[in-house]
Amino acid sequence: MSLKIATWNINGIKARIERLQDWLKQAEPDIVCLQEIKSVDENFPSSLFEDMNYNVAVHGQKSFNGVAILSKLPFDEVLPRLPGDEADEQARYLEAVISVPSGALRVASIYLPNGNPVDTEKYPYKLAWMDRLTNHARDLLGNEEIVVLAGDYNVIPEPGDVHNPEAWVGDALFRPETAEKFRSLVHLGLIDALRASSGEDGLYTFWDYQAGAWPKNNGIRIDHLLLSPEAADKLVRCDIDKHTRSWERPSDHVPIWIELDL
DNA sequence: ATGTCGATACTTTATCGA
Repeated sequence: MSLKIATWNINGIKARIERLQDWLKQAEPDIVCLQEIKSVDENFPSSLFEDMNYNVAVHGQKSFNGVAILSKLPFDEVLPRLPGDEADEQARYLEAVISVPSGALRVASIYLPNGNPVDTEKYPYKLAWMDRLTNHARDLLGNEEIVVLAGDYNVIPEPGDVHNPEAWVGDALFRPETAEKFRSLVHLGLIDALRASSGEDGLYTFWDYQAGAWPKNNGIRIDHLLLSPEAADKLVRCDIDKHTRSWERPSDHVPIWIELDL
């Protein structure tokens, strides 16, 4: 069984309903992790996606953040919130377990904190959130399952993942401490799906709305699918749906997806 | 040189977050 699993920060479900539906029809993903839905659960248009034969799991929040998962296959389990801080109210993590022929597939939709400006409480919150994610990933890897941690990590892993590195020096997405924590996560034994399929530089998933970033290809790679070894063994392909950035009223992010042979 | 977008509220413009 071949499964296509995608992640896309849509920057507001209300503003992106039509774009998302168009892309679903065109790309036909089996599982989609969405970030920045910027909607409470009750206002998420689940029925539109149910009509397209998706099961829908939502962990929303008013105005900001919010994550969701759409899946053609039913959910065995749905787990909102990243463990490690009961006081954290921000809707940035949703995990689902789905039965596949080779066993259980665990998929997470991640919206890692941006962390800017770095001289505010936002940056330590980001770093602490990354520590929590690393701790949780360590637990998951111990179960030797097929795990896909997909989402907007707000992390530029390497200088080759940014068009103009000088412009990002000091930014929360590119600070050495940020890259170091991302490496600690990956070094638990996760595989960056895009890097497993291409060593090419200049593959981006985000272009800012400002200053003509898209026509200048002034992009960054911050949306990632990190795979457990059991998932990486099944990896067939990883690609970026860059064309969606040139659509009318686009998200500033584009979908990135993998195909797994399960 | 500048350049944007989406959601919200004591709304028709300002503010915040990205």
